[in-house]
Amino acid sequence: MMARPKSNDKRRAILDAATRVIAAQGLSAPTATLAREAGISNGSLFTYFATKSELLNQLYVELKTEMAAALHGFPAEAPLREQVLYVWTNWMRWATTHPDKRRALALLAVSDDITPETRAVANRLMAGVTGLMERVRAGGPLREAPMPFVGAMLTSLAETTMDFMIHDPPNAAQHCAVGFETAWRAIG
Amino acid sequence: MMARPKSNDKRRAILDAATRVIAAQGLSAPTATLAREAGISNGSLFTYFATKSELLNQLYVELKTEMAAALHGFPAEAPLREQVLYVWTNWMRWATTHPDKRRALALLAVSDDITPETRAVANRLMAGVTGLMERVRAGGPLREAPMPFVGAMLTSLAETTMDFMIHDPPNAAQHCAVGFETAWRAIG
Amino acid sequence: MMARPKSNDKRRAILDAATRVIAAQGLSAPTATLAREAGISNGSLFTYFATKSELLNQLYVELKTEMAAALHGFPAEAPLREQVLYVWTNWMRWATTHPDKRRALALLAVSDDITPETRAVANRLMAGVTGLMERVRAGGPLREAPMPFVGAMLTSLAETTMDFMIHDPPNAAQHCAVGFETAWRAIG
Amino acid sequence: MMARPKSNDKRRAILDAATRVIAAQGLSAPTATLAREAGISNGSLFTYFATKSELLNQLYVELKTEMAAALHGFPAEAPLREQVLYVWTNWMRWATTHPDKRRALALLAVSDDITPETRAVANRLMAGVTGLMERVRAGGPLREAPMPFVGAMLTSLAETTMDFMIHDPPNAAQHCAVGFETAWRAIG
DNA sequence: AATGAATGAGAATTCATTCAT
DNA sequence: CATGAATGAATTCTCATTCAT
Repeated sequence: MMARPKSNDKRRAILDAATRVIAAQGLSAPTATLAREAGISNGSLFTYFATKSELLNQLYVELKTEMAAALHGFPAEAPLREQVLYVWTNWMRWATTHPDKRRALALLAVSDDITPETRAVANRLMAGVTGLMERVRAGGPLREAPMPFVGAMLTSLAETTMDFMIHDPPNAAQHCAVGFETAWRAIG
Repeated sequence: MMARPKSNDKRRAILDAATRVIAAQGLSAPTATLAREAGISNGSLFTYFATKSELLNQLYVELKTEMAAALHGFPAEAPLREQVLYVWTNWMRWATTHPDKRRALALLAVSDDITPETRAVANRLMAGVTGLMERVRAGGPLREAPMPFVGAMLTSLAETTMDFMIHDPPNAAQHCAVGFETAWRAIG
Repeated sequence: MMARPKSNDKRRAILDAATRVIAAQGLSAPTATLAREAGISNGSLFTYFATKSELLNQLYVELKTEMAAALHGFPAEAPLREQVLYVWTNWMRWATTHPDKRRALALLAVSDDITPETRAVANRLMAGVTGLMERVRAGGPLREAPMPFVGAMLTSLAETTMDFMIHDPPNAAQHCAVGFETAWRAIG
Repeated sequence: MMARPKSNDKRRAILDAATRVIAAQGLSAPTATLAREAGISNGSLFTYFATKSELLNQLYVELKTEMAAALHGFPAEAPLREQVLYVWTNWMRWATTHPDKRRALALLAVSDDITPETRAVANRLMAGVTGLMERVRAGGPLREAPMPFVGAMLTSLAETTMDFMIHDPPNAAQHCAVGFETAWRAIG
């Protein structure tokens, strides 16, 4: 009758468990482990996600959604640099506050299991930020470059900065600031 | 008394096959597939590499060695910018000329199978370039930042640029140039 | 909520199959053969026994338990010789009635897969008989010898007698009786 | 041209290595290990023994031959008890002096690889002792029992005694003596 | 729906034996 | 003959997915 089974709680539990387990063990973690960690039976997992691959795709979207949410709400009136700084800071905060989610997301991003459709959906989630980036690009040195290129360059600098913040917490604030300045020089 | 000496050709064949297969199917490609692709039997693979993990570690070093070789030979007298441009260009050329190697290397770089020892060895291969980067950093805006951070930022921009070059060959030259300018602004 | 409960029948089927197959082919019999013989799939065997080694250990305990059960119930009031004769006779009867179990048990007893813990458990099963042996020893020529030595000597005579009974059924009763007299002379 | 290849030294080296390795690792020790331990190449092993099974069979005969040699030379004039004691003592000495050989022999004795033909050959080696045993039997309580039965009973007591001597060296002499008295009571 | 046992197609290795050198 | 690489069948164990309860 219903495509979506009843308990959304369980769906969440599975996705949360998957985030934790994948962060710790990688994408090859057995579905049985995910189920156990979620407190359900291994069979039940497949009433919520038809295949492991589908679970991964949905998790990718969920995590990206959450991450995107953390970036939005930037002050549209402020100078561009302020806006980007706001996004950058929130991004870094989200990543360092949720290192498991960050790691799972990074693993998923390079997985062959993630379909092009899923990637398209995920990208759309960043639309708001993409709009901001668009404005940044238009007024900066990369105004001739294609938008995806600019976005990817920024993202790669952000990811790298996150890694340093996560692995070197004492200097996290420092890394965050330097990372931003670097990124701003690159594309701002 | 040498019987059939352990053929270097065969070792190469395995590593080459692994590069291809891993680029296409990922690190979880069965050893049997690697063997078949290398034109040897199942069991023979293990006379050349005791475990799959060892094969991956050696492949990582091989690929990194090759990549590093492609970057070196930059003109030590020229202005720093020239030197970096030289490295950048060669790097991009190597990556776009050998997309399989590039992809395999990228997958290996994030694999849990690669040991810290192997990573240390691989890093030492880049010593020459690291020296150049050191000089760049010292004279640029990142002079206060730790060297690994600067290296990682540059690398991430390079990787991103490569991806665009590989997936959009018509504009490869363009991407290459824009990527370099962006990187130079960021850290030069 | 019990789904398919882990069937005790199936566990038994595996152990029985293992007994038969091991008696016929030795301890190196493939797990796949045990599974086939038990009428289950390859993989199912491992839901009942995590490893082949664990299966062997449990089988050892099962067989020893059964054997020990066959020995007990000797008449505590009767003269020692009567009691021992009772044990001896039951022992021989069990062995000749279940030659597969006997052979499997003999193979397991000398296997490196059987852990010290398992051996300890198995020995405890013979406690009642050991008590009897203790009384026999105390009143006989071996009263100065350590108990394990006496037990081992008796066991070895019993094992030998069994072999003859099994391989020469027509004279089994004869072997049984002569074996007992010999053993009683040795330690009674 | 020649059934037997040249170097008897190598044959010996292989058999000696096999004794050591099998004592330590069991009969499933790889032929490659035996070869390495013997200081030859794995391929060479098969010019001396066509199959692993043949190697095991020959080793069994060799060890049994050596053991039999250690038992012989008993004083034919002395009283039977003296003669048996002589045999028993030499047997124990050989076993405790060469625990590897003893263990390898014990493992081989229960192996399925040993053919009936080999067993027949091995038994013939004990002919001298068997003759002595025959005389013992004829004058003792087992005069009605078949000779193989008597021999097996004695052997089992001897094996058990050896085990205790080997695993409890401080009391080896004690075990040896008690074992003999027990055996003599049983069959003398 | 939920459960967890059942399934069976792999996966990485191992190893006796063969064969090119 | 010696060598040791080559072979490929065999082995234990894993895991996504299905299905009986």
